[in-house]
Amino acid sequence: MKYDHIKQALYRKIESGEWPEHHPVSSENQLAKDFNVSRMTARRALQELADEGLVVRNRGAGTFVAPLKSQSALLTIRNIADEIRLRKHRHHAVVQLLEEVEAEPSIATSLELPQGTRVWHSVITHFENGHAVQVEDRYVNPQLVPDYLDQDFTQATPHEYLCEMTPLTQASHMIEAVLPTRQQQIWLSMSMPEPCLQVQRRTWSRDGVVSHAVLTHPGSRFRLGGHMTFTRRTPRSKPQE
Amino acid sequence: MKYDHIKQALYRKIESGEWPEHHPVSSENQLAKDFNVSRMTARRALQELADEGLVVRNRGAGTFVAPLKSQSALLTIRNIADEIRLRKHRHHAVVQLLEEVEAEPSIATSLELPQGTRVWHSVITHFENGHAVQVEDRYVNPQLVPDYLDQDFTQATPHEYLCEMTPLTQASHMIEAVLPTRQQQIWLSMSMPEPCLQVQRRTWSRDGVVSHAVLTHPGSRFRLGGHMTFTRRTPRSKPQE
DNA sequence: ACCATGCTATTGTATATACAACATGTAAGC
DNA sequence: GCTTACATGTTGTATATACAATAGCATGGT
Repeated sequence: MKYDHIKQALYRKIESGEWPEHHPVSSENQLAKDFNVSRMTARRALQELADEGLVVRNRGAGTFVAPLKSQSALLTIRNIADEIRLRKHRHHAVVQLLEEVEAEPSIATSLELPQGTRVWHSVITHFENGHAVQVEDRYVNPQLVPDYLDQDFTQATPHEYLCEMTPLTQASHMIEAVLPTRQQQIWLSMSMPEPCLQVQRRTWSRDGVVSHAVLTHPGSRFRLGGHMTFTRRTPRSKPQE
Repeated sequence: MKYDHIKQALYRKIESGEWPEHHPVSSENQLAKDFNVSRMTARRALQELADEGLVVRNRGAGTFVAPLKSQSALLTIRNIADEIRLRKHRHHAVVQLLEEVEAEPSIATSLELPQGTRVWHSVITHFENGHAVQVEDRYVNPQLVPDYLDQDFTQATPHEYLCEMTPLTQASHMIEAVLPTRQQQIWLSMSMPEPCLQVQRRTWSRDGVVSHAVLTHPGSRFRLGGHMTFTRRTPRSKPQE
């Protein structure tokens, strides 16, 4: 594969630091001559490096090593049941509440519904090998998911159900450390209050906000792991909008 | 742009759900005929959709709508100083400790150094508009960053300094909720113990582990925000390896 | 000094062609 | 029935060519 050969060569120059940020990269024609390939092949190598964010291309000007974007890392948030099964542990869930309630103002706002709308509400405790590791307190938009209350959430988690029912398009997360409320302590079978990692998640479908969930995990039994590779500051062209 | 026209058309089919997961996509030749373009142009449209993860291509078999990958989200972890400046707030830092110490066994292991090696150690409190929002307790590999102790970390944060000095290649993070130690409470000017969000970060350069940092944030004054878009289950070809 | 013009290098788009590598279904042979 | 061989369709790689769009520089006119 000739184009890959060129990519590797450029890769080495950039990763070794021999070519620092903004250093010009040989042009398509130059690479074609140097590696004895056609311009289209050289072009492909540069194009793929640009897609990967290692270089920035500029019509009329040339190709340059992309500036480092050091200050951001990506962390993966998984579905709790998946995470537990991934560890080859046993997962089971207990449905503490599954009801229709009048949305509090903050919840109504979060779901982008009028004040006082009645919404679905569920509270489910998730267990890993018999220990409570998450209480999932969730409010759901009844217009988008009418049959929510009829589900058996000991089988599939609400998140899995929502993924199936509506084409989820986006989600936002917020993580903080809190002390659990008395009620949360009960749901988590905690005898003493201990710091908890709390994830707030809002999910969207094309038609609006689907759900607002508060996931509370005892600090002693839950960690959020992540891994990151430093990337470069290329504006990845968004697929659409 | 003809190739973009084709992309848009396919995009609509997929996003609307008209073509569900695993549904076959017209072949390059078919698209070329349908849109009255050359195969190379049709190919580009399919290739870019594959790069974006919307379709999966299979030599000899065809192109298919990619399966949804619902259960993972990406969270962004930023440098604290950047985050504060992004909010247009005032950031300043106080160096509590900057010293050479003998690495404890766990630290030595984490830095992949022999037991008992002497390493650099710094403790810095970060303030946002005068309020302590993070205490950064960091151990640094002295072989990779010999001049660490001579820096003025009230100007540039250690993370920024390390990014400049060594080409950081990877990092791993772990997040948990904890109660701060008495010493951490002092560094954070906390009168009462309150739950803290603790991020443990290890950073690598090509030559090994550069640093191990424990970042502790008072739960009442810190949140980790993230945003996610649901993607599809395409194995993005890693740049190298 | 300043501005306009045009030249050149570079990347972007589009096409035509050839062959390689692979998957899958079909037909032939046993 | 089973396996093998082949034909066909598909994606992957590589090349040659043409023209468009842009950036940057140089030249020359005012």
